[in-house]
Amino acid sequence: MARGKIQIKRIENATNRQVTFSKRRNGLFKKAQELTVLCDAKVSIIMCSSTGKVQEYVSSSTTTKQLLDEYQRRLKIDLWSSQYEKMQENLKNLKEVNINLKKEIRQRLGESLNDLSLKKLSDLEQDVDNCLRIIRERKLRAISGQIVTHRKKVRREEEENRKLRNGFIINAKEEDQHYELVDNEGHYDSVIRFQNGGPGIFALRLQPNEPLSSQWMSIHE
Amino acid sequence: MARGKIQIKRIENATNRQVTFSKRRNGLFKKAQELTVLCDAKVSIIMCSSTGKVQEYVSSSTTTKQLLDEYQRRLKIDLWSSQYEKMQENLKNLKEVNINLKKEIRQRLGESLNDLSLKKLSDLEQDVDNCLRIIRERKLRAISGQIVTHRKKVRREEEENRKLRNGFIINAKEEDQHYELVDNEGHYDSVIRFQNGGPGIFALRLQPNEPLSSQWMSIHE
DNA sequence: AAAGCTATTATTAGCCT
DNA sequence: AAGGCTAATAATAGCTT
Repeated sequence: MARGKIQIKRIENATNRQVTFSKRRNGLFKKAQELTVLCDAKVSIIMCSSTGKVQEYVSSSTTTKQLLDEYQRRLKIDLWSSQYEKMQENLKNLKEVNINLKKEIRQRLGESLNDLSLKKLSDLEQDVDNCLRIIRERKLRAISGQIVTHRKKVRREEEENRKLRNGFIINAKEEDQHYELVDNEGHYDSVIRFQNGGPGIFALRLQPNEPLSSQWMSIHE
Repeated sequence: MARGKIQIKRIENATNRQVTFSKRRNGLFKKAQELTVLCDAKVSIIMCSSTGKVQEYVSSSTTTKQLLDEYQRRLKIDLWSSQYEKMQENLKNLKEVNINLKKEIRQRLGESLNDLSLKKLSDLEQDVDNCLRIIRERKLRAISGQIVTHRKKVRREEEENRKLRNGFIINAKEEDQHYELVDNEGHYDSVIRFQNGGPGIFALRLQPNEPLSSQWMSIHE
């Protein structure tokens, strides 16, 4: 607009284009700034040059995000709704699944059974019964596993013990041989006492419950 | 810039401000358009006047959303990340809850029990056992409810039946009165027959299971 | 209120450094 | 490539309609 009128069409010379871009961009930003101050407006300019550089202007009274939010609010549009919708759909589905899972758990805890039919109650019963059997089996297996482990441990310790004792007894035998005859004498005494006290107790118990009529007697005579 | 220089500061007169806004906004958009064409650039201008009206310019080669997406991509910023983060956090939590719920259900179905401790197995067993009792109780209640309902129904029908029959008998009585004497005659006959035939039958049945010893007979005499 | 006019200022194309 | 110069064009403030 100086030294000659120009036509508004793409500048083919890259250097000239770049220079013009720089100069006019500054001019645009200056105009935006003046508009901001003079008219108490909020302006956001975002531009992308042909070389791919991004530059922005935003009125000092606001931020790009604030202005874009207001822009979307005012025009009742949502530039990112498609992304949001996907997430929101996802959220909704997950929530629903969650509710159902929780209900199922509650039923398996014995709650919320009121709205189940008799048939479903029966199915649930069988299901839970089956599960209980599986859990018990698993528990038994776990316990027996522990027992086996424990038994092995005990056996190892017994073995250890036995070895130690063997060592001890072999050492002790020669010292304790003179005590053996004294231990056996008391046994003959207790066996003799039982031979007379046994019978005689049973005779006192026999008593008939009802008197028998003489008529019946005669039939037998 | 015409008819006198102006200072760049807020125009206090609202009408003037509005007029200036309108004129300069057009100037800005025109400059943006020229920049777009001359320099092969992409420009987005969004502005908000002091009266709250929102207006925008965007280069014809693109859209506001495209340009904003590119802007965010280039500057590696995400203007809406905080909203996304909230949703994403939400999603993540829900997914986790879901996984745990599913695991709990699987355990209550007798699966995935391998990673449970013996203590937890025991707790689960008691839990499921308890639940089974509750379900059975509920089932019984449901069944007995059905039985009660059914019994009431049967009783109602019996009652109905009885009433119908009574009605029938009352109607029939008058017609059948002359048969009464005949009916009663047979009774005397049957009673008389019993008076002689009675005792003899029992005598044959009486058989003592065991012979009684003479020692007991003497006690009763 | 909105559009047109124009004197005046602002911007800038092409050039030079 | 970046900045300055300036003739020339574009934008527009204040006015009129």
